[in-house]
Amino acid sequence: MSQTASKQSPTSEDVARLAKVSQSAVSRAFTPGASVSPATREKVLKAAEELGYRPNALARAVISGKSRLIAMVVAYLDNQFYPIVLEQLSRALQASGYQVLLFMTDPGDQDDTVRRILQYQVEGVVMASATLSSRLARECADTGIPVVMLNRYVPASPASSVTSDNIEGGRKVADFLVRGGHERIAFIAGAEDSSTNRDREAGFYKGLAEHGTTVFARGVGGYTFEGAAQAARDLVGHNPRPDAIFVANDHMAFAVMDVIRSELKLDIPKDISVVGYDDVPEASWKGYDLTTVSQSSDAMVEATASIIIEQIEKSAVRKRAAVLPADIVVRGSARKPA
Amino acid sequence: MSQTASKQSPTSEDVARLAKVSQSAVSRAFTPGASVSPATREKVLKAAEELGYRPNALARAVISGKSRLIAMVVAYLDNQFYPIVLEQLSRALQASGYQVLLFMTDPGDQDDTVRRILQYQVEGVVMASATLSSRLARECADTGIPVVMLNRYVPASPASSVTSDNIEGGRKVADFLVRGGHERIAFIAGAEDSSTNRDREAGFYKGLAEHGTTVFARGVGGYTFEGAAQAARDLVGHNPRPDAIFVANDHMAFAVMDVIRSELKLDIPKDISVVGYDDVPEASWKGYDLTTVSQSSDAMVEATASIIIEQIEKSAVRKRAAVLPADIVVRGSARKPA
DNA sequence: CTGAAAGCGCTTACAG
DNA sequence: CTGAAAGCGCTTACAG
Repeated sequence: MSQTASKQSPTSEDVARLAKVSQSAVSRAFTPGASVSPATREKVLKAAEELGYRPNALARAVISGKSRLIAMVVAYLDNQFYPIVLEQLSRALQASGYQVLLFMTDPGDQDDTVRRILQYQVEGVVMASATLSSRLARECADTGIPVVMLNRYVPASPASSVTSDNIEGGRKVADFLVRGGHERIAFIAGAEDSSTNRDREAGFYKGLAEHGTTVFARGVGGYTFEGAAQAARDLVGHNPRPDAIFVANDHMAFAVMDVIRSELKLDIPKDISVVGYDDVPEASWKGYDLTTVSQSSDAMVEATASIIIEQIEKSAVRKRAAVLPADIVVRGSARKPA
Repeated sequence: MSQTASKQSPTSEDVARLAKVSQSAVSRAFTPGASVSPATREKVLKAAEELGYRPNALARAVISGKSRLIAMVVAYLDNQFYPIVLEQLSRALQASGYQVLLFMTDPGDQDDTVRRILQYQVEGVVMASATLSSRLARECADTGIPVVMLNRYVPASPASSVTSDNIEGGRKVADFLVRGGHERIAFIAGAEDSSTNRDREAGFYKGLAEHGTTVFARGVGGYTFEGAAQAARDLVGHNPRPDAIFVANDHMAFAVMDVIRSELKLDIPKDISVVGYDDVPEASWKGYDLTTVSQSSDAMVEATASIIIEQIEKSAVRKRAAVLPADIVVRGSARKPA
C-alpha cells in the first residue's frame, strides 16, 4: 500500500470535456435547484465520478460570497462544558451545510484572532467562553458578521447571546441551601468580569436576601481548577468555617470538593455542602455526585445554531438574547431541605 | 450601540485606488517576502488601515493552491483526551499559520465527511479517535493529502500515525499488578477493532505471560461510559471476583470505579485495584486518584503537528509512525508492589 | 435547458 | 521595484 503521489485535482473544465458539455453545465449539475436536464446532470455526474471530481468549495465561496464557514472562538477546552457544546454545535451546523473553523484565542494577541477570522470570510462567529473579550465580538460585528456569544452576555455589545437564566439559577441555589438548614453559606466566584459570574452571584445574593440572610464568606477561583482549590483552602480554613459553598461552576466545584475531602478531611455533605453550576457530565459521576444547576447544552446549542443561521440567511441582524431555563439537579453533595 | 449594516468588504482594488498604486502592489504588500519598496508598502498599509481591508484568504487559497486549512476529524469529545488534544493541536497549528477546520464524523455517513473535507481543499488531515474508520483515511490519502492518525495505527494504511507505545504500556500495567500481589487480574477492552485496544491488550497479556500467569476474566466496554459500567457489573458480579481490573482507557475506568464503589459497595483498592490508560486530567482528581498509563498529549500533539507540516511543506509524503513513551503514573486506585 | 462570457478577489510570471 | 495582464476554479446573468 504505497503512498499515492500528490496529483492535481480535476476541475469543472476537465469534467465538462469528458462529459462533452459546457463548464457551466457542470457547475449547474452540482448546484441544488439549478436548471439542468436530468440527462445532462447524469452525464456530468458520471464523468465527475470517473475523474474523482469535487467542486472546489473555496472557489465557490469567492464567487458567491458564501463561505459556509462559521468561526467558533474558544479560550480553553478543559472545562468539559465547552467540548460538549463544540461537538453539538459542530454537528448542528454541519447538518445545515456549514462547517466550523476553530479559533483558540491567544489572550495575548486578540488582534491576530480577529484578523484571521475576517480573512477566512466566515459567515458567522460563535464565541463560546465566559471569559472572552467583548472587544473581539465588537470588531467582528463591526464588519457586519453576525456574532453570537454562547454563555456570555454583554449589554452594550452588538452581538446576540445565549445563556441560561443565571440570575434565577443562582437564586434557586440560595433558596435550596437556606431551606436545607445551612447557616454559613459561602460563595466562590469565577472570573469576576464575566457575565455568568456576575449574574449567578447576583441571583444568589438576591435569594439569600429573600430569606433574610447574606453571604457568609466569599472567595474567587477565576474559573480555574487551581484558583478554586486555593479559594477553598482560604475559605474553609477559617473558624468558624462555612457549612455550605456555592461554586460558580462545576469545573471549580470539583477542585473545591477535592480540597475539602482530601486536604481538610471533612465530609461532604455532612460537614460542608457544595453546589456547582453547569451540570457537566462529571457532575453525575459517583466520585462527585454534585448537586448543581443544569444549563442544558442541547438547548443552548439549538438556540445558538438557529440564531446564527437566521442572521446569516435572512440577513436579519437584529440582536437577540436567548435566556434558557436553569434548574437545580439534586444529587448528594449538599444537604437537602427536609 | 446599534448593529452596523452588512457592508461590502473592501478589495485590493479599492486599496490600490486609494493608495494610488497598482492592485499587484497591494497584493505584494501583504505577501511576506514579496518585492515591494518600503515606501509603497507604507502607502498600501495606510490605505488598507483606512478602509479596514483584510486580504481574502479564500481567494488567495484558490490562486496559490494553499488553503492553510487542516481538517481535524473527531468522532466524539466526551472522552477528555480528545478536547485536550484538539486544543493543543489547534494552538500549535495556528502558531504555524494554519487553521483547524473541525469535522465531527457521522458514523452513518462517512462518504459525506470525506466529500466535505475534500471540497474545502484542506492541506492535511488529522484523524483523532481510536474508532475512526480507516477507509476515511485512505480516501483522503488517495487524493494526495497528507493524513496523520492520532491515537490509532493501521499497518496497511497510507496514513502516518502518532501513538503512545501501547504494547509497552499494557505490559507495564501487567507487571505492576502482578508485582502488587494480585492473583485474579481482569481486563476490560475498549473498541475491539481499534489499534489502541489491540495493542494495550496484547502488551498486557504479554506482561502477564512473562510472570507465568494469564488474564482471569475479560469484558468489553467499547470505549463508552455505559458499556464499561455494564462490563464491570458482569465481571465483578462473578464469584470469585477479580482482585484487579485493567481498563483500556481512563474514560471507561471512571465508570468502572463508580460501579465498584456505589453499586457493589466494594473498596478500591482494598477489594479491587483499578488501572486505566491515558492519564486524562480527571485521573488526578481526588475523587478517582486513578493509577494509569500516561500518554503525553503534549508530545503526541507536537509529533502530529510536525509530521503534518513537514508533509505539507516539504511534500515529503513518506509515511511516518511516531511511537511515544508510555509510563505508569502511580496513584491510589491500585495496590502497589511492596 | 444550454453555452459563451463576464467576473469574484486574488497571485504570479512577464517586461520594463 | 512596478504595473498590465493572464489566470485560479468557480457562479451567474444573458441570449438563444
